[in-house]
Amino acid sequence: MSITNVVRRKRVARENYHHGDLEAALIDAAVDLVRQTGPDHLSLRAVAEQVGVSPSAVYHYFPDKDSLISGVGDKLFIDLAHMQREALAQIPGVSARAAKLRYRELGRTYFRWANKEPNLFRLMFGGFCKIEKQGDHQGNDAFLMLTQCLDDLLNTGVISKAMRKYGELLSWTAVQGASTLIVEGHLPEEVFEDLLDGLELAMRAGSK
Amino acid sequence: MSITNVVRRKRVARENYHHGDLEAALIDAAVDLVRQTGPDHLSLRAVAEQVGVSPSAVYHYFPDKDSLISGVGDKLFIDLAHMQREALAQIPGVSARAAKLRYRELGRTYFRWANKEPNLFRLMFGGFCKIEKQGDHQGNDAFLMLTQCLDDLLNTGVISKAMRKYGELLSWTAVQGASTLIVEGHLPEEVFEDLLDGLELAMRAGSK
DNA sequence: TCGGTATCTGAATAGTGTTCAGATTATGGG
DNA sequence: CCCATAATCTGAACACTATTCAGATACCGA
Repeated sequence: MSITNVVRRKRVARENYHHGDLEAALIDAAVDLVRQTGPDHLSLRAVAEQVGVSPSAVYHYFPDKDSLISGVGDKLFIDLAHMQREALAQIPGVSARAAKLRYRELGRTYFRWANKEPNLFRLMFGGFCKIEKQGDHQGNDAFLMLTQCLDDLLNTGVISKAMRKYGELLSWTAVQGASTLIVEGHLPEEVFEDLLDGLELAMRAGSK
Repeated sequence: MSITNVVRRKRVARENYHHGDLEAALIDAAVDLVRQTGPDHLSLRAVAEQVGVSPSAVYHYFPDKDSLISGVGDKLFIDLAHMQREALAQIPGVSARAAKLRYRELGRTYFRWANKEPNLFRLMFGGFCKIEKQGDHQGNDAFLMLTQCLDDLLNTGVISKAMRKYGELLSWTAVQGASTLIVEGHLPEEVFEDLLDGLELAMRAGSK
């Protein structure tokens, strides 16, 4: 369906007929509106209007409004992973110092994403998007990056062998929780750096 | 008009009249409906109908639907703190063992609450309720309980002085994040006990 | 008992998600 | 090249929603 759309894209759009890929245009518009209004308060009709299409046209690409929102979530997870990958790429090196910086920057990128766009963060983790594979944290791009960072920390002697086992779990949950609690106003923004300090210290616990 | 007519009207009206506890009745009904439908998909009219009152009656107690939802959130936070207090009360004693059990049970209660009622958890931390005092984690009931637990752990030598400083921050964020990630299907339910193990080990890091 | 006030109703308005018959456009087969 | 067919989108309709407001009702104090 979307493949034929891409192929057809070389033919230029007619006035009333929508060029190539309406599905992506709808998601982009939805991202824009969710950022302003929040995942609740999103209007399917407003999305259609922003793209310049009738409300019923949406139903050729998404069975209902919730599926459209879920599609937005899929895109956002990809965007976040992409942003994290770029952040890591800017800190090369195999030293302990570089490994530490990468680890912290991975968490910061996650948090900055949440803090800059609270409504998009709420869409991702507020039960709006259906996760297909339950508990598929392995194979996840962001999870693999975290694993790599933790391995580097272990190999450079920054963290203990005993804590390495809990590395992904503790880091991911703490950063996720801090993002939520700060975004929702339960904790002040400044504590995030403290949390990174605490995590780094915590990961040295136990026998080497 | 006849006497019987007047009497009947009075009787019917009295049954429909709520006498000031309508506010609480509305919130209770809203809790019930949110549990089933989620914080989005809540219908103000359905809440009113469940209580047996007209939709416009709601507006005498809440300026709009969002405020009603926010009121639900306030109640849920109180309920959660109450549940945690009860959980702690069932584990008395000043030993290291008791302190550990209390610490873990505090986290478990938080997680069980989230896992048993995902939609209520989403309402609490999904941007649906307006937090009045930004970053007012001190003075919070649940926070005080956590502080007490951590002090007990320190005094019984279970955790290090160096990590005590990060105790509330690391514990709260990790448990919060784990609850979210498990509820939303990014992590399997079983890892929560692993997280408690990891937290307990982590809190021993650094100098005593 | 009366008057005022808090409480609730009924109707109306504007906006929502969703469905569906049909109009429009592009594509593939002859 | 043309035409049938499929894909794409529109317009109108339906049931439902939040919200407002004038007015009816029940309660309470004097």
